[in-house]
Amino acid sequence: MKYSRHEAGIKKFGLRVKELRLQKGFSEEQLAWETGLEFSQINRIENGKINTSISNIFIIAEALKIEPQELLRFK
Amino acid sequence: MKYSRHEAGIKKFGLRVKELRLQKGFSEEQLAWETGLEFSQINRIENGKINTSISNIFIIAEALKIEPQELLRFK
DNA sequence: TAATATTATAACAAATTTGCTATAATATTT
DNA sequence: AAATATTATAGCAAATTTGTTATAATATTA
Repeated sequence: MKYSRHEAGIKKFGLRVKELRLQKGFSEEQLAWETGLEFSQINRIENGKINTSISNIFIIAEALKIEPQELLRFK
Repeated sequence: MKYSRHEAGIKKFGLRVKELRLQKGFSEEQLAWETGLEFSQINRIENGKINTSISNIFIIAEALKIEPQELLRFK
């Protein structure tokens, strides 16, 4: 059973979340509160520790008041 | 312990995958082969049964030769 | 119609994420 | 420096996804 992860994508996504969160002037804790997710989750996501779900893309996008696709827009 | 899922987003994402897959003229099985994912996974994703990972967004995007953000572009 | 391809669904163990909590490390402010 | 805020990290049980395989249902083609 080979569980495969696109590590590069996971990292890029995490950094993008961080980037957009900072643009809004949110702390990780604030984003956690806004999303209803745990602070530890936000941290793990931003640091590319976990391969989070598309569900959380929508949830984070709503908290940051941006379109979901913004979270996948890389320079 | 409340595991929360953005059901609407999950559904929309699945339909978007299906839409883009059909645009490329792929069957679910072909997409499974191209991505290296199981056919059952593709099916579960397209039908919104599971809240799949961002990793799979990158993997599916590569198989369909599109940008990841395309998978989150909704009409 | 019959044959074939495609899609839907199910069950199971293993792997991973998540919520939850706590603590350490680092940065920022007073 | 001290106090405070923010970030990083860890462990655990529970929930969910994933790979794997199999079968039924539906559509498409000969």
